[in-house]
Amino acid sequence: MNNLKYTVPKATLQRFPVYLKALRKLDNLGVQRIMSRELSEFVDIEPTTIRRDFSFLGSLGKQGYGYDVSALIKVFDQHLGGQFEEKLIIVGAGNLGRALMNYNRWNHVVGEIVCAFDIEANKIGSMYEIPVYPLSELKQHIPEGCRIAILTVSKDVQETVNLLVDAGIKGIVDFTHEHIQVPKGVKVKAVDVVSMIQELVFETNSIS
Amino acid sequence: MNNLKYTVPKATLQRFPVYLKALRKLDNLGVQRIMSRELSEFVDIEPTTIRRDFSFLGSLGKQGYGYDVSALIKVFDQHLGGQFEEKLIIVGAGNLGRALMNYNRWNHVVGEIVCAFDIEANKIGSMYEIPVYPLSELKQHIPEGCRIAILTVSKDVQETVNLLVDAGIKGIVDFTHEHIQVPKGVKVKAVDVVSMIQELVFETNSIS
DNA sequence: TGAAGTTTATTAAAATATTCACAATCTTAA
DNA sequence: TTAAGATTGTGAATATTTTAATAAACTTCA
Repeated sequence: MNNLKYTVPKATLQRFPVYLKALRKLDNLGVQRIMSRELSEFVDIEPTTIRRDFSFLGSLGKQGYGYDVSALIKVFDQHLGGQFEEKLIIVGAGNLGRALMNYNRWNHVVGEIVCAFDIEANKIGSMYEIPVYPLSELKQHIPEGCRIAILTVSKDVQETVNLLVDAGIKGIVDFTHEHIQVPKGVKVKAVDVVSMIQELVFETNSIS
Repeated sequence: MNNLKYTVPKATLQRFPVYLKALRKLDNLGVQRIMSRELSEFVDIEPTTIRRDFSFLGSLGKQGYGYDVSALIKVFDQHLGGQFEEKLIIVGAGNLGRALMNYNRWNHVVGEIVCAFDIEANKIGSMYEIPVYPLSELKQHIPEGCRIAILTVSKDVQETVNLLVDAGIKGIVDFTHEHIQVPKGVKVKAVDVVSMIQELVFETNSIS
């Protein structure tokens, strides 16, 4: 696996999860085959863009027929890490961290949340069956092979990031409000509701 | 305001919130002026890209000097809707919805969360000083001029979206796990942790 | 079985986005 | 006040991404 013919464009990479999500929904609805034109209306991406995107993962469709939904899902799962069973950690066991622990769709999608960390002593313990350790014991408790952390702390953000990078984390899903810096080789995906609203406001304004 | 010289490229639009966030941090650190080269290291975007991006909002810098941080922040605030005092609503008062209500950075950044809605009767009431109404009373209680909704429901997702669109919502920050469909003219920003992790996994794999 | 009708995969063209390179213009320090 | 030094803003060049166009190949129904 992971022997992609050529490098996949960044733009395409960002659309893969959108496709996967849509395909899962279609699968649930009982749809067994789909054509790029149909899928296009569903995800609001041009059919030709969809076909090109898919082509980076191989020749997944059949002429005159379309794509087999469940086969597509399998391929995407494979390439998007579905089989990797990523070991994830949550850093910050506040409101948001707890809400995320309570998400029940983690397993068998990308992996599982193994444990969480927090500075504040009164949050240490176990929540929703996920153990919460003191941040000071990060290196002791971080799961073997753990590469991705979900960051929901609200204080000492950059310091915490440094600790994570030090512990070998390669990807951070960043829920903080602050701007964080990481060395080359570490990826950050910022989840900032405020920023998203700003984008929405700006786009809405630009249109009218 | 909002009389931009030309249309701002989509790619640039997505970077604006990144700049604003970084500039706020710099401002807090007491930095009063900054050059594109310095800012570049901070946000990991090429200096020339930064300058071009800024140029869409006007001639904000001075040759041989750089940019005035607080002046920049003002301009961005203006264009990113900081002055609009958006009226926001949260739809879905579950774990995540509550966590978002508890965020304390809303005010004077893009606007305020005026109220929330939920289907389940036992969640109706008031949380963190934000009133929660039954979804059936959406049209009664939706604030005047409200354009943006934050969606955190876990059931009947598409049905809820339809209600929102019907009520005049133009932008949705989507925290659900499902794929949603909206008519042209309505924008969706999906916040999907699972998708983000998938992107991270994929990127990390692509590199090695 | 074969011909008509579809739809993919892909080459080529168009549109977007990024980066280069440098003139214009500001700062700063003597 | 002026000259040296620095950095912006922007045409031009490059790179990337999207879209158009179509040949190849599959399905389906008579």
